[in-house]
Amino acid sequence: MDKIVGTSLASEAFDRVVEAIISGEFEPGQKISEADLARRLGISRGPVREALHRLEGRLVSRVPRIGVRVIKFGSHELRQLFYLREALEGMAARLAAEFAPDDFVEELESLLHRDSAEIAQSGQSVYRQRSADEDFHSAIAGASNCENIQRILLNEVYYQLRIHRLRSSQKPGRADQALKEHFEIIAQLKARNPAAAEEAMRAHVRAARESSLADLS
Amino acid sequence: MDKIVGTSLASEAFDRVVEAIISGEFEPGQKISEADLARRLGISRGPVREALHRLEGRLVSRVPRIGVRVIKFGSHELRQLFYLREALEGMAARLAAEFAPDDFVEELESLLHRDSAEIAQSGQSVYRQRSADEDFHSAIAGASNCENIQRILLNEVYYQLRIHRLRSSQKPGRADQALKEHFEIIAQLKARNPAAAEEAMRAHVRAARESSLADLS
DNA sequence: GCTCCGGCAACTGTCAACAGTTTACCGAAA
DNA sequence: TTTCGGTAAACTGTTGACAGTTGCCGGAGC
Repeated sequence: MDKIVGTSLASEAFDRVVEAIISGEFEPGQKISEADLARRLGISRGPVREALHRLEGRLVSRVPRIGVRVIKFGSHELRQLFYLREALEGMAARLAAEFAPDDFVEELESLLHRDSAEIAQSGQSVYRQRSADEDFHSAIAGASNCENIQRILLNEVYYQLRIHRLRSSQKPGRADQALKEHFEIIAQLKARNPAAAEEAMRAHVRAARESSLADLS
Repeated sequence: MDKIVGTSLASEAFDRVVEAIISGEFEPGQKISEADLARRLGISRGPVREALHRLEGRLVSRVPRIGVRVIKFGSHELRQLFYLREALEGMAARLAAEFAPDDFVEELESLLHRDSAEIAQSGQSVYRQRSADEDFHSAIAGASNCENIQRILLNEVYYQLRIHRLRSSQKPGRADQALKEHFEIIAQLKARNPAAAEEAMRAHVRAARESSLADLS
């Protein structure tokens, strides 16, 4: 049985602020006041302060004696984020190909086939980011069995990525291509070829980078 | 001119705790009490609490309602840390080969030559970790011009690495080999060959990993 | 002798208040 | 009209106190 864990006001505040930033309620560059946020959430400044500290370097930047601001997310930051993704997800794919149990890989493949069918029949060309694409990458991060990499991807990279995704539309046709690349990654995972799996993932991230940067400009 | 920045009690407490953990004053697995630490530092619990939160996932692990413990660092954690290093430092080397200015690379090379001479004449075989090896890797992280990667390496990876280094001696002969590998990396940086620079760095990290794991057991 | 339960001490999570600094506004002088 | 200076409000950094929970220790019961 799973223990009920860690529901503190600070965690609650953390989740609420993340949601507010990702959803766009807090705009990039906007200053967040501890006191104001505490009043709005109906709690004291202590937990709010803690939540904002946990977001430092992830979704907000902090200047001593001034306060915290929602990070701005231009092409420069986006490019750096994709470099980080390429390195981490590439390694995650390599480790997954090497160590992930067979049933994990098979489940991932069936999940991908289901998404594929769903996209084909609904005719939507955007490969719903929230569920499909992100789940795929999260699953591989989990399959890497490397807590460090998993933590950074889930708690830092994907948060920042969602800020960008909310604010930019995807190039038509990218969805189909992304799906193909996902299948290529799966193929290399099944083949238990670590080097090829890593390279497939890195190529996929690079393609996504170029597509995103093109969308931005 | 650089502004005098961020001397808060929390930052001070953060540095002190990091030093205490890295130096071995706080042993792995040991519980750290907020109140006790605050008393010892002569400050209130607020800044201490903030400092411990910033260390979460880096040098301490935290359990709700229980407290924080210094992370334990076995072969499993060490292996994962080196996977992360391989991914991040490999990418950092790639970016450095691609974008770092020429004088930066040249300065790095002269620094390496100086270290080399120093080691040769002093006859010490351990390549003083604190200054030489770490500086080299930090410099490449800086040369990557990628704030994300730089931040993770400096604030997370190298901290954890120092915990391990303090507690294990280095295999004899590893120092010379490491120095050779460093020169190989520099050579690829000068040649402006991103792929080769990345691979050289990754090979270097892999070699360090095997050496460290051998030392541990 | 071993197990289980109750009370106590210590600790974490949270709150409200204080002190020093930054920011914004407003009026006066050039 | 613009710029400079001063004052006041707001905010961050810090502190001490309070409440609920956890873990430990000793004693009672089997």
